Amino acid sequence: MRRSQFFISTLKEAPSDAEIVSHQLMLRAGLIKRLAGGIYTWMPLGLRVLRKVETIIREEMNRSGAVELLMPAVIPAELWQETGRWQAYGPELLRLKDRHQRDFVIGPTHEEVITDVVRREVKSYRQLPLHLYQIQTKFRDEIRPRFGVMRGREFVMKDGYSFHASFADLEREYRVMYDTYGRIFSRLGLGFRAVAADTGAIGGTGSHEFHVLADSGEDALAIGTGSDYACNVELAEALPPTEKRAAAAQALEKVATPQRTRCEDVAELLQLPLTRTVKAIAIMAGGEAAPPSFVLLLLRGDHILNEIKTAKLPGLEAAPFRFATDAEVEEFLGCKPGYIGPVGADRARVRLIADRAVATMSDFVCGANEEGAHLAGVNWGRDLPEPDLVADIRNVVAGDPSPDGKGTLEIRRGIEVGHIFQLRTRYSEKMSCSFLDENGKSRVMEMGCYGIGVTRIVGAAIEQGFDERGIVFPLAIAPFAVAIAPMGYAKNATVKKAADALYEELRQAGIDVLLDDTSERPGVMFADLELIGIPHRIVVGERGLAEGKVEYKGRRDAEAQMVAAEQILAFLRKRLCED
RNA sequence: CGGGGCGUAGCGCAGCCUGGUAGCGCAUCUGAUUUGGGAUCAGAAGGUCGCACGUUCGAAUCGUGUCGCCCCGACCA
Repeated sequence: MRRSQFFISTLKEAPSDAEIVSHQLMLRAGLIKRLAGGIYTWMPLGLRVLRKVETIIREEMNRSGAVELLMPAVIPAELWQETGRWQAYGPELLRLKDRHQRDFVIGPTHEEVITDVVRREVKSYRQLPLHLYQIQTKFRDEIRPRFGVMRGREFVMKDGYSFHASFADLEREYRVMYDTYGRIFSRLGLGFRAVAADTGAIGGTGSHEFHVLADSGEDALAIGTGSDYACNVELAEALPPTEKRAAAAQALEKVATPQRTRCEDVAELLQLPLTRTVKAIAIMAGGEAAPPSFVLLLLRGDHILNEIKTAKLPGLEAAPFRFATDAEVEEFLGCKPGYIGPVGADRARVRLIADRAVATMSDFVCGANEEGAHLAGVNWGRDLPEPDLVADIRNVVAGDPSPDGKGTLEIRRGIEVGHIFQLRTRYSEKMSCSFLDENGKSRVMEMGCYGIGVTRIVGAAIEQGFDERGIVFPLAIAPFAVAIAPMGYAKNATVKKAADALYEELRQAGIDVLLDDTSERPGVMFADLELIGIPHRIVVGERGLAEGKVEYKGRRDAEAQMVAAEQILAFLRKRLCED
């Protein structure tokens, strides 16, 4: 591609509303342009990157035996009503009416459509298994779109759905996809981890997320140092402490703590480590239907509540809980928030759930249920009855023992770029997607689904590859593999001839090359080529040509090197293979 | 959904407090000189100051409303 015939528009300064580096660089490099919140145009340069990502995904999906199709983005509401998701999905689902006032949705995901396709087309076990996928634009009306293409409302997704005659066959395909995803992200040149996303009934194999590791990631991951254990912090188990509860050594004592409502403040006042304090979080369980019950959750002062694990506890799993209002706290504990605690609570009305760590604490500090006061030297059994339930309700922290018993955990941040999931019969049952087995008996199909955030991958790749000059793309997804930067293209006939000849030579060799024939000043040219992240650069100048040489510089190299002009193709081929 | 902030040229910003002909840098266009790391000089084009209503002789500036965008919070006991 000749730059004069292409379209590249770069910026020196990033728009001020771009927060993270990938968003800033994508705007500066002119990969995307914002049209509305979370909605972007992919400019020609960005589209080249996106297409390369798609191509790798497509090649590996096809290689795994999946078959591509393309479903509509606009879906009749009936299908969504059939599975109940018309009601359940909430405001993220963009709904619209056609001219006949019929309801439609813009598809945020396509389980309903694919299941409808398959139930009409597939009747026999002989047609199974079947794995269909598409690469398509989705729309989710996110509460808060941000970070450019990382959390856009409109985005491109690869979504695949597999159909099976048995659970065992679903498990087989799931493993195939697990490996396929690993190959895809490796080929894309990304540093990633597959993490368990569900430890539920299916025994820990039911769902995996694929995360690109980056400090700006929105998800916290618990990663084992002594094994390949990896789990989303949302689900990672905090093991019970190994040490037993120590015997009470201190007397119960009320201490004045005016204006000290947070554990940090109380610990500071009493000159105690935060780990000796207990915080109480008041929630209302049972949802809005029945009269909700009051529950006090107890956590060590330095720990953080894990709402996902908490919501699965006995008595809380039926309906979503919510945090209690100030008035409810006063009603049940007779005290303002900030000084509440478990001691003296009316246990007929207040259910106590203690984190495993709290259950083994002794001589701890907690709110006194009296404004401006806390209790110190508190001990289970002596000062208050044992908790109604001891459970794992906190987020794991770095240094916690790994749940698999090997080593400890570290916390890394990740960007979720892929998710594989065993749907089982969740959709096939509701939509009567069935087949006749070998015995002529009708059975419901087992389903799996497999997603990759195609547009998000571009942002994630930049989060992993950038420096002070701009983007450092992996070769596999760079908009161009090689750039030729002639010095004085318009003025110097020798340079022009050499640059044109080299351009043709590389093109003939099948190398994806950009010739910067704009005659910009060298500094401008170099700055642009570095900003947009082209991995390899060749400078053709009069000085080098006089010695029969051109200059080569890799995007990550500190120094350029001179290469004989007649050897540059072989030299580049070698470089391109190394990447 | 709650809190905060911001809307002035393609991008980054000043002007607003104290109302009086809309500015700066980058980018763009013309010409000249430059040409191996974001050139220099001279000239030019580009904005109904988000939108609406109000106050006023007069509004980018003051008031009310509205729309959009961004950030933070939703872990608070």
